Amino acid sequence: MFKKPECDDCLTRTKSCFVHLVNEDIIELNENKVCTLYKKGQNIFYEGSKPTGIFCLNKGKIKITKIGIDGKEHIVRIVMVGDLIGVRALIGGRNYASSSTAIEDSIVCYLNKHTFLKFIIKYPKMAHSLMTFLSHLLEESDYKMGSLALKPVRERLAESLLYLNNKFKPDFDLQNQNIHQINSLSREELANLIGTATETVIRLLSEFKKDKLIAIKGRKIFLLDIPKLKKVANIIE
Amino acid sequence: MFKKPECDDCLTRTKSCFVHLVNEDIIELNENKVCTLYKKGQNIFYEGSKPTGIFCLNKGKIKITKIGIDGKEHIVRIVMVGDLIGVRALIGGRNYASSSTAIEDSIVCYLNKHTFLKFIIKYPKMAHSLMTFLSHLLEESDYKMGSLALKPVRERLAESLLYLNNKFKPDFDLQNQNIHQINSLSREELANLIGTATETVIRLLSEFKKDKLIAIKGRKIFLLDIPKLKKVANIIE
DNA sequence: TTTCTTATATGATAATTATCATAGGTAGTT
DNA sequence: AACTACCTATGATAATTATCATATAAGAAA
Repeated sequence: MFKKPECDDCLTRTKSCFVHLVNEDIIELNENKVCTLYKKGQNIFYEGSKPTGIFCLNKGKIKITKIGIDGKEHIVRIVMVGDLIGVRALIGGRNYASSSTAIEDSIVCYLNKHTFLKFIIKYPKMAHSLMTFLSHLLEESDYKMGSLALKPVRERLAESLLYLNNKFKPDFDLQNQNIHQINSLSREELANLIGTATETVIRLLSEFKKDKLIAIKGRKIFLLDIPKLKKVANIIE
Repeated sequence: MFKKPECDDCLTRTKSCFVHLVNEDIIELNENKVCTLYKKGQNIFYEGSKPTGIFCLNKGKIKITKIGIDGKEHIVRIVMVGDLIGVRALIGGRNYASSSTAIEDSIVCYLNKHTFLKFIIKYPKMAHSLMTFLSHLLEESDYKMGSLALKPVRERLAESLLYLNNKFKPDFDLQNQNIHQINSLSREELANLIGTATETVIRLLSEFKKDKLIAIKGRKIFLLDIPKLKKVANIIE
């Protein structure tokens, strides 16, 4: 079991579009939401199904995936604490175009469509937050698309390590540690994230290790030389 | 020269988020907009620059592109008549992440940020339209990303031909023609759209031609067998 | 039309990446 | 602890795709 999060003192809420709610609406949000603990590997929703509300990630990590004809998986994005899941489908009035799966034990809060839309209409600022949120998702998707189209696997892998490190940083900063570690994704998932084969990822990681860019301990990957990784990733700043 | 389009009877406007405007606001829109004719190949804005307003495509076709380190171009999407351009950057408060270039002679209307944001605040429905618009862009980007990650070039090419044919259909339907023709993109642009080399596209098109899937007349590509193309593209419906 | 430039086409070859096979580790379970 | 299942690792090989070279054709301009 797990402790159901309370909206009024939820840090996650204050980072999301629900930050604009006040007083009784926070209470309504809290009363209407349904929180669920998804164990690692469990699905939140499936590609092709119809959204009935939206999800907010309170704890853990979620992968958003598409499945190809031959059953191969592509990870569209990784969802971090505070992000909403399923906005695009609900707002766009479409079925889910991808599935979502917990890659760590995760607490996910669900809010029904009716209440969500009511809040959007009542709070214009919430609509603006959602536009901004969608804009950022689009920017990330277009960036990733560009990498897939323009960069070879080696560069994409270095890029994804840096990207994940940035995403996961808050986890470590909370513990006041200065480590750069990636451990939530298997090699296969890393491959599915950058659109290549598992063996190719493993091989390239071995090379990165030989070149002292990273260290490997089991499934854990430690980033040792971030500047050099950026060079390998062909990232200019 | 060209005739400046008038907003009040503009079909393009009624397909966009500006459909919600009424009376004096339509007049204000009309008076504030600046329309420009971009000849084929001319740029509307550049990756990295700061948006000062939004653009609406009244006539023609625009490509949205990113440039890789080595100068290679990737076409993120093709913009059709009635679509807004630059929404993501303006709403997200970011610089342009991609450039835009006319691939046909195009008339583009520009509206300054101030007036645009004023309208969004005045018309909540316009905000909702924009959310829906962003949602659709995101769905398309995620779909394209999935194709790049999961599908080999051959499938992506067949897919893009079908995609472009659907996009360009209205052009022909207006003339009551039942032809399926793609002629606005060069082979190089087709390659940049699907993330491969120009020669690879040319080779695969030759194969498609040999297999009677398409016919080729100069730069023009005619789709002869759409069902078979769908099979090649691995599209299920 | 003729010329000039650019795009398309095709072959040869190299580089990248995927697939198949198999061995060795790791972590979870009884 | 020992068993089991799965994940990581590495080699060998095949398939895909890119690059370079060059010929031909198409379209733009004089």
